[in-house]
Amino acid sequence: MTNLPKTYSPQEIEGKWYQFWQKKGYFHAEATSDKLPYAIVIPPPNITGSLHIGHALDNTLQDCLIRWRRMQGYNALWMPGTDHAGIVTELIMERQLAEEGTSRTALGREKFIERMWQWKAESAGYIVSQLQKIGCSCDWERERFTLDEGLSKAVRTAFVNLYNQGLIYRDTYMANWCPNCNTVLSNLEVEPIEIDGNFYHIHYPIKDSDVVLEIATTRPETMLGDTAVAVHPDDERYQHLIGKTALLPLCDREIPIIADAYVDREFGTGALKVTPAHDTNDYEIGLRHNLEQRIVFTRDGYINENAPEKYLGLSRWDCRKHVVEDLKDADYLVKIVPHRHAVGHHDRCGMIVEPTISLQWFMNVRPLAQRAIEATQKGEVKFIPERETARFYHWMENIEPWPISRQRWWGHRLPIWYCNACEAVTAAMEVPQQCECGASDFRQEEDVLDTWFSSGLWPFSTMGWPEKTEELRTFYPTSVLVTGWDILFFWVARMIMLGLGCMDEVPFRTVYLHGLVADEKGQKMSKSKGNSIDPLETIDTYGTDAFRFALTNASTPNPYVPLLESQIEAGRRFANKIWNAARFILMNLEKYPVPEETDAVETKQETPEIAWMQSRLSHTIKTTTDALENFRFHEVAQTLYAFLWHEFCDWYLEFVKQRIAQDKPAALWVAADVLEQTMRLLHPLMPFLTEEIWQQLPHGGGRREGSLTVSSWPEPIGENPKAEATMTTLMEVIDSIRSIRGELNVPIGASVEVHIQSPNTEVRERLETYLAQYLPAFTRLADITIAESLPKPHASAEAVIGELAIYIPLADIIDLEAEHARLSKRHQQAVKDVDAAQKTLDNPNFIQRAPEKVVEQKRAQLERLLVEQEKLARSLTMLTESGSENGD
RNA sequence: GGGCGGGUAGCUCAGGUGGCUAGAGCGACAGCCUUACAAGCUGUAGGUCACAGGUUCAAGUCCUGUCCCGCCUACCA
Repeated sequence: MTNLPKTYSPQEIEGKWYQFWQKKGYFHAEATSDKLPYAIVIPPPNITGSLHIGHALDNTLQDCLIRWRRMQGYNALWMPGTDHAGIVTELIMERQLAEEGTSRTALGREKFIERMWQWKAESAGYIVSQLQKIGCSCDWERERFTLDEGLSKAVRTAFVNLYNQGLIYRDTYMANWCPNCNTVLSNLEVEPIEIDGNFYHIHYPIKDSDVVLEIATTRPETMLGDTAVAVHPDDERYQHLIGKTALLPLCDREIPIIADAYVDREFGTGALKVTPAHDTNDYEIGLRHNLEQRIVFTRDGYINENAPEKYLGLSRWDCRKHVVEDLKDADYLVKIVPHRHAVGHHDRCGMIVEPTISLQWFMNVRPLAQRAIEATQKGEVKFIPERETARFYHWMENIEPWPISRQRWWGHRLPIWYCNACEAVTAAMEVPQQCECGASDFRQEEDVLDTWFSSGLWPFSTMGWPEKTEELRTFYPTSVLVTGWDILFFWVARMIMLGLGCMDEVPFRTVYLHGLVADEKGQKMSKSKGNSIDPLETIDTYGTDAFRFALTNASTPNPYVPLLESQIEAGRRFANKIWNAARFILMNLEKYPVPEETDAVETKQETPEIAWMQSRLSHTIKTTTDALENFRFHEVAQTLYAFLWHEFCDWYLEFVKQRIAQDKPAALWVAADVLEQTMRLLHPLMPFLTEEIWQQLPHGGGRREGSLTVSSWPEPIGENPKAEATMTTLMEVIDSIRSIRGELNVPIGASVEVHIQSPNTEVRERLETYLAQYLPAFTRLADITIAESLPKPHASAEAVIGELAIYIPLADIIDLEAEHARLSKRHQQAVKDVDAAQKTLDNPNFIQRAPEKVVEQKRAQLERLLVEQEKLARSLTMLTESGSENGD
């Protein structure tokens, strides 16, 4: 006796199956296999902690693709690993250290790195176990880490190659600087945030005159570093001042008034204070006019000795207060106007960045960006959704040099060596033996690389590059990259560029950029906002499969995909529904085992419900496969949900009950077969539940393979329109009878008689053959009469389906008023529909111009509607008459 | 300033190249513990598809404009 519990309990089976799959090695892909390769590299999660909702979505979708392709017979590789994640990880460690009462600097570089590795050893395993918990079928034997030996070698190789090509260089340049993290940042790491600030209008006196020039600034403290005032060359207001000298308030310095077309005459006062050392645009102006770059901030954001002594050591904000006070006191301050504007913040620590001039390593990405654009135009890479292509082009076309050095410790140290004797620079894999100057004493560059440099190599560094490995030959370029659109520039673009630069080939053929998980208000879920769903809690409550189903079901093509608790709940109910359907089938198979050595499909009799079910399954296989091919995960989930619940459970299993009652088990065997195939279709979305059920189901004469994971993807056997038409009629009749019973409140226990009239012989035959067999399961009936024409029995309820009419005599229980209301509602609808169809057909242009097929459909529709309308009208009249009779 | 996405049922969303009577889940209402499932079953209600024009035989779908919402991007100090 099958002893399955009534309720599905995910906790009891999930761990079991994951271990089973792992032990059997199903997730491992051999580079030497002669199957067609299909490869995905995981976006390596940071080692910083726990799996968040974004990972859950991203990895569920990847797992769906990998499992599906594996079942299709591909040599499917999902390459896993983790990212050292540079600055973020350091920041978290620094917080830990602070709690311990120490600090990064107190520890020193070596000790700090040691601590980081210790921590990595613990936390990387944690994130991996979480990926396993959501069912990821990664090839764990191949797990990589961006800082491990092989990948570090790849990083050094890439760096040296690019250096030798002249694409990596050192330069003194203005770049974003984080005073908190003490490092330079790329533009991407700076997040502009709108804040409420002020416009400070300040008078700059003109030397040797009574005239003052009014400038406006949002950052008055930077005036300590001003080395000019700029106006537009054609600005008539200021023509007479160009070439004159202004006296910089508070500083006792003289600065020139210059003309530069950059200045916007309309904005502010049309006069711009120029601080070449602390503003990106001013820096450019400074270069054009050969202005002094006067640095007045220290690297950690305090006033230095280049400013008047009284401000020395103040923070940027304190200095602003003092400067404004002093300007006011000295009568230079004209006014303060509130002004909302965007200020750059470091995306990792939140500190306001300070544009700063420093000596940094840069990568000239333009040539590679150009190649990336061309490769994309040639179709070597495809973006899905397509709209992302435009974003990609726009970014690539306007790309700027990438500052790749970071003044941090956790990461790949640049393979740059300085000769201690002559300061000559060498890029090399190892310490050079000897310098050209004859010395042999070198020191390595202290800086580490931007963490995205190593992630940019991920698709080939994980496969053993720079060695010419079998993996690279087989799996590169990979098939598809799956990630959120928010890291298109950070990561995807760089992988494409570096792939072209190092491998001379794009790293993947397709980029699928999914939406970001949002809450019910459309706000992106994030820990900092506190609106996030915790994947692990969710899994504990609802089960992994329910969660995965909800994620795929929510995954529409939109940039933000709201995930509601109720959707996860729906996933759980779905899992439970499937569980119980399986339970029903398994319980009945005990009484009616599938005959040994025989294919269940072959033992079937061609009853309409079996033919219908197989037709619907075929359709479902086709739709599901098509949706997966096009990354329409939402459609996959919807299709399987609707099929399994509303066609398989609601209808087919009810037919099966009837057949069992008739001692005809073929329909049951087909149910087992259909469920088996559907478990295969659903496996990519809900791997655990489907495996559990699949293992228990008979597999058509012992065709069982070791696991659903490595079974085959179902093939459609073709649809059967005739069977579908037959069943549609039957189901419509059943629906109508149920509807009448429901709306007229016919008591549950009351058996009713049904009279059906139809002029169509074929329809009558179908109904006569099958209706009696099916109906009892769906609605309680005493007797059925089917005839070509029938008088409507007295005091009966009626339903009309085209030319077919259903009468249910309800003499004792009918509520004539209710029936009248019911019929007139349907009549009104029919009139409306007839009018609309009539109007279309009355239009001669429609007949002339619309395709034949559409016109035919419309005619048929109208005909059917007219019959319905007439019948309903007649019945209404009769009802009114009999009503008055009854009223006697 | 430019660009992109969105506005469809009370809520969250589907509606590839225009063509049956615009769908789902959740929620609501009514009735059912029907022997797989009350995490269930049956029935019902609920939409001028943001607004205004246009193209078309035909528009939720295509075009133009307007209004909201969100995002990306830009050197407006």
